[in-house]
Amino acid sequence: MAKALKPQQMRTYFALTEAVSLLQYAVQQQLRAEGDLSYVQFEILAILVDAKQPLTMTDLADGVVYSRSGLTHQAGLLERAGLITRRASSVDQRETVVDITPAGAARVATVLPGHIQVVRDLLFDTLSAEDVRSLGDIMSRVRDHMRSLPPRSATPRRRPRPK
Amino acid sequence: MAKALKPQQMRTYFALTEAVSLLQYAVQQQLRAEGDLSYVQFEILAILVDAKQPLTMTDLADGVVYSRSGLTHQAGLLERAGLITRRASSVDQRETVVDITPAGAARVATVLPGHIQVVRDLLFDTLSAEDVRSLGDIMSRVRDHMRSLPPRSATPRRRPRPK
DNA sequence: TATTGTTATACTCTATAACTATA
DNA sequence: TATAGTTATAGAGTATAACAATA
Repeated sequence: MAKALKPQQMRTYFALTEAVSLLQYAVQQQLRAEGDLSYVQFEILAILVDAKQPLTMTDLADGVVYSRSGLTHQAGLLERAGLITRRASSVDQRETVVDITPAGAARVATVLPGHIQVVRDLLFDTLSAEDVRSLGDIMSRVRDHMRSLPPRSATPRRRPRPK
Repeated sequence: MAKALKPQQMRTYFALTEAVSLLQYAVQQQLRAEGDLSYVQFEILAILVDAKQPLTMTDLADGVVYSRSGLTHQAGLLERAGLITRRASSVDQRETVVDITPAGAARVATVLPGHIQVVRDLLFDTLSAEDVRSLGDIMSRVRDHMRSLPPRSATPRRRPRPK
């Protein structure tokens, strides 16, 4: 159980987290400025557009790391803004079926070009095709590894509290 | 001005953002569970430990992407918790000099092993030395590029509003 | 006047727990 | 009993604007 990361690992960890933080910050600014959307709200809309069909709240929660109540809250905001609709499922009355409205799809279409522009300017402008492939390979592997580990809810990291 | 990203770019962008989100989430859980610290609070303490000397609020704000008032708020929390001290600078009375306390250093020491463990388990476990080097090179380049672009505060992304 | 930092305030995000309704 | 989702509530984070003090 080594106590430190190797210098190369430190360098990589810091570069990764700082670069992604800056990217996230820029993307959030753009989404708010051009579409009055938080990133989570954009994600919800984008998932619905991508699915090309209505989804249940549970489906959506799987795509966004989120508590159910948080998702309910965001869905409420989006519904009030006229960007999605919610209705009870006809097959299982417990489920809520969420669909995107034309206004919701239009909102995504409004912000998407700017979103892409930010990602291109900040992330891809300095990367070669080989870099893109390599980065994609590495991060896909990391993502799959992380997904395979804990069921996301349990934080089994037990400890008697430091004091 | 192309309107879409290439499939390879999409794949890379999604893998990058999702993997880092999962990593950030896990790190935040660990810091809260083992040290009752938010990530920003941990960053502030870690910067002070690393600096090995007191820093001004402005110095700290440069290390953390943050509004001054947000930093003041967090510094107030850390001060109340006895993890840092604040006093007026003797050379320039406008400046506030922030120093870490023994308790603050101890708190960092408490959470650091778990932090490192999370990063190792989630990020580095699946990466070869070559992957680490490659990822570090790429993200360092991206980070430097992003830093060189906007002065961080101005969001010069002007537009006549979509509607 | 410009700079450093704080205060007051308000809003958003997020989660926990209790709850309803359906299966 | 278990599952899907909502509601109520509360706490944490963040930012803007006004402010005070110093340079």
